[in-house]
Amino acid sequence: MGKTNPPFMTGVPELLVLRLLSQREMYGYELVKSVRVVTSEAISLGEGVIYPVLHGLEKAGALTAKRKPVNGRTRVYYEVTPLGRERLDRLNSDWDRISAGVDSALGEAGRV
Amino acid sequence: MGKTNPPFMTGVPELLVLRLLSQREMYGYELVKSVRVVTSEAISLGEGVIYPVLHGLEKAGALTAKRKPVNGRTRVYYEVTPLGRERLDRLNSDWDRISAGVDSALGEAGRV
DNA sequence: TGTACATACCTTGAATGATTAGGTATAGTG
DNA sequence: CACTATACCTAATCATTCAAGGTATGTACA
Repeated sequence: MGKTNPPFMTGVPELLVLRLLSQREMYGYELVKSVRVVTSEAISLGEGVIYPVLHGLEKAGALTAKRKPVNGRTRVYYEVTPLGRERLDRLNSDWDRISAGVDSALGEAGRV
Repeated sequence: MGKTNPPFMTGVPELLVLRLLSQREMYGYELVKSVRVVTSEAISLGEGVIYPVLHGLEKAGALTAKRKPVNGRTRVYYEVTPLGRERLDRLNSDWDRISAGVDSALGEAGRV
């Protein structure tokens, strides 16, 4: 079935989820749409990616969940904990380091 | 044991190896050092990463290997094939897309 | 002579984590 | 009544990075 861990995606879902939730609480289905928007359609994460990430982060204490019934449907809103902020900080600096390193390597000797 | 699939590293070794070899042929041990240099020490790949990548790319037809004895030691020099160039192009545009997407997401609402 | 380090190749094992493809159920629209 | 959007979820796959080992030669220095 399908590709797994496609190039450069490892850690990206977690980073994006934490980043978005650090701005305001959101629910899973909302995150799926938001990721597309804030990445300018460059990255699209399915529900099969988002929900496991959400559950993993909650288990790790990086997020807290609260269920809210809205229009008869149930939404699960997630909020970032202080621990989650630390995790986001770490991911942010990891991202900065790696992407700077790669860009530096690609830049060497000029690139189109 | 140690960590596996650390954040944001998936695909990076392959991209860097192909990129470096696209500039000139090199051997494995040399690549290990070069990666550190061209990424400004931001990324360091051990031999346990480089050699499997090299073998995988050769098997995939992206590289060709030729053994050269130098000072009594044997070096295995790798060269990028046309197929490898295509692969590099694909990885490059993948990288551009993902990193632009992430940066766009992180940039939203200002970041420090 | 011994000993340490750099060079140069390699493999194994483990763990991780994204993806596809399913599945459930309700609300709204034609 | 059918179809789409909303909203949640899990299972199975499998590719990939990494640490930690291993082999062997050359070089420097006491």
